[in-house]
Amino acid sequence: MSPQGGVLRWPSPQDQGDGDIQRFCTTCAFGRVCLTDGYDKRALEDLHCLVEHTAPMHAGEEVFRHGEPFAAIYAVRAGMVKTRRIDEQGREQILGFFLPGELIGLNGLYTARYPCDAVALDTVTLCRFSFPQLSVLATRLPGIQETLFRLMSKDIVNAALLGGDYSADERLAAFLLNLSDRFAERGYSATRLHLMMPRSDIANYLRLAPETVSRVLRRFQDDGLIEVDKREVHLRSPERLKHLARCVLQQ
Amino acid sequence: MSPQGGVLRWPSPQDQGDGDIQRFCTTCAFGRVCLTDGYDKRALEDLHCLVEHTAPMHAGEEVFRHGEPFAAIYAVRAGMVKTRRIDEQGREQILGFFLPGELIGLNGLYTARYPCDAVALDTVTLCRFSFPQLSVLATRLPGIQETLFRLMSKDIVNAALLGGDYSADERLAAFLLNLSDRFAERGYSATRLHLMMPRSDIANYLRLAPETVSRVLRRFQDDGLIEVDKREVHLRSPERLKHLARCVLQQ
DNA sequence: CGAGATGTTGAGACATGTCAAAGCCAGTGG
DNA sequence: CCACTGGCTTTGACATGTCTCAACATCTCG
Repeated sequence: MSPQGGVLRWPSPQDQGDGDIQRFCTTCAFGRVCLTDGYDKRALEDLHCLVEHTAPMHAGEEVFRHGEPFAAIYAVRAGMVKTRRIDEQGREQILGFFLPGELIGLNGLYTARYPCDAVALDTVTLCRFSFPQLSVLATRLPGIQETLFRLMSKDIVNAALLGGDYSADERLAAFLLNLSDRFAERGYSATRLHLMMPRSDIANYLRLAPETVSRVLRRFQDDGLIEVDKREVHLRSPERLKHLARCVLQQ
Repeated sequence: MSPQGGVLRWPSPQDQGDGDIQRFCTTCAFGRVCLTDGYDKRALEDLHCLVEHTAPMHAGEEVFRHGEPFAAIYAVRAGMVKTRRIDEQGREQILGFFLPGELIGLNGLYTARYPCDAVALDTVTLCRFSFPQLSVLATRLPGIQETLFRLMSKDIVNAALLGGDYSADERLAAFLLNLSDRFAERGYSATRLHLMMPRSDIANYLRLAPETVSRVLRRFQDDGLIEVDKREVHLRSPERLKHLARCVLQQ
């Protein structure tokens, strides 16, 4: 999973050729499609042509909005994105946070409209994949089809996890460990996390009150599990956190 | 959506040719693939050959178990199936109930193992689709690929709904209306529901205590929203139920 | 009829939410 | 540099929805 030189990667018209982009593609959800040999070269080129790099978006800007026709899925290249649903009474419900390499928008397929908003949490750049083109390509390139199937399957499993009925402690421990794993996969520290989002977003995502998140973090700190400074969290005892979260994480 | 004579349907070695099977295929999640013209006839025949009808299973028997290698997805033909996860502490978490025509097992793709058990709630028969064969076929028959994409996308959206933080009233109202819709699609009454599952399963699915389900049903009855007799529920005021559930159902 | 599920009801406990106030920090403008 | 503003976070006191526990009612089926 670590960045390696010399492997195949996604070129694109805007590609500056710097190492940063190369590292991105090796950790992207689609990366393995490109990095695997043995596929039809022409189809692969088609995939590369199909990707559009978007201009940077700033915190608060929307990648897509609830109700818009579903036209494309996006891979985060840099920054962090949250997806949210606003219900009838105007209450926000956060569905997920997405790191570089992760894919958003697949849930729009079912109704052919996006069922949620996607909002940049800081400065964000994206790869845009036109879905009609991508699905045509998927019929020619089995690796893409399989990747899409697997990613959607993963989303189903993830969504079910949050649906379980767990205590505030279990939820928060699982949240921290999940972020830790995902940061680690991307080459960041697994024990020193920077939470980009406000407490209120974490709380909302976990279906808790912001005050509860604050209190649980404090208790975790008092118990020596973590150290919190503003939005920096240091996991002092991942093992004990794992034990707390074992039911949620299912292992 | 109503059963019609004379349309294409899925034949199979075990097919007895009675009207029941014909009705099934028109409401099956995959039905539209077969009922639509214009596809490659050979591929269509392949799809038909790929389906296996399973022998009837009895209440409590397992279609697949958590941890088993993912090999196939199943469409329910008759009866009702529940899927559940057992966590580290042995607590059951019900993920869904599945009616005839609905598909189970797609969530096994991600890890190549089923992440949950599927259990028959009464006498159940199924169509089994070998997934490796199906995905090969999907590259040849775009309709199948699209259907699979859409079904998985639907599962993501559904899973997210239950994840929201809603009151017991909202959850139960949404549950009843959801069942009502799904029964209606299958030609059953939309207002007189037969709940196949015990209260404890409903409660577990909605992340409530069985006692809470019991109490809310009683209150709904006292308020004239429904009439409950054992596992028979008569929706007396679907409108008021919809109003209660509007946030969950997002419309 | 009796035994074991399943379902209902009540009383009390508890986790989490709500409300209100105060602290903290970053940025702005004087 | 300071005071001010506004967002975010923390903390405390209190309210409440849902759970837990226990008893009882009901149904199913041998």
